[in-house]
Amino acid sequence: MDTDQVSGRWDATKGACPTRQVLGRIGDTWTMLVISTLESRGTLRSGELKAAIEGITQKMLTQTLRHLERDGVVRRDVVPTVPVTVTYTLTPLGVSLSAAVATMRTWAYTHMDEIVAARNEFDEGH
Amino acid sequence: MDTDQVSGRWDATKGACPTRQVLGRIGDTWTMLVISTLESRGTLRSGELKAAIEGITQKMLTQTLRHLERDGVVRRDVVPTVPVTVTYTLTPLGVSLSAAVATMRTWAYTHMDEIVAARNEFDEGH
DNA sequence: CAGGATCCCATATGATACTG
DNA sequence: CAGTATCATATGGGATCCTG
Repeated sequence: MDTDQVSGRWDATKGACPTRQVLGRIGDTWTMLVISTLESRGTLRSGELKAAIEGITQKMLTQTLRHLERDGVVRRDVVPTVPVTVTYTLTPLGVSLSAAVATMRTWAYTHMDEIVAARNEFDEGH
Repeated sequence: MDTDQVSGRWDATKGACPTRQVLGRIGDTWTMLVISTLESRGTLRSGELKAAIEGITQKMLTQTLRHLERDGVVRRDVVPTVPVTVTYTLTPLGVSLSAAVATMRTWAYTHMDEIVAARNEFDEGH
């Protein structure tokens, strides 16, 4: 089995199927939110992103942005003002990804009612 | 802020925006894999699912299936044979979701190369 | 202001053994 | 075979303080 030798935990970003690596990243709690925010509001500064994404902490925001930057989904620009200004922008790759994410969001909106209904029914019977 | 009072941890399945609830569920490590498997192979028994999804444990499979069943994405059928036979099938809601998931998978396949290239470049410079 | 460094806990998840 | 219960552990993520 493809488990991490040290932790014994299965790493969703590994595995033979390359798709999993990407899906694992997308599955991160904040990734979709950051991408969606940058998609709808364009280039943003770190502070603006933090304010726009309810509940995200500085740590998680930075971490998520680093991942996305590494994957070539987000571009980080530093303007040497005082204090320094840092902005984040979706790359072309990021834009194409945001389209896929939008599909998921749309699906979610469209079917929320059905899901809520199903949950209520399920919770009743059990 | 919308944090869990006890754990202090932010719950991605809560929050005002209903979309997050769904995205949070989709973001689970195994959810997409289970949905994709059921989509491509049709109705399956528990054991078949476990064999098809490399790396999943009995526990995680059951847990994921329960979530999906609750959300009305998967239907669980029990045939009272001895020993009991349990099968899982995507509901119409699940089928529509699998389409959205397929979009993500397609995107992942299409852009894997770019992502890998971006990672290599990023890792070099830093 | 951007973000790095710490400390710390709850939870996610693996492993294993058990029940009907 | 399907599923549950239990134990152990690493990781995710919050809260804070610190620096250029």
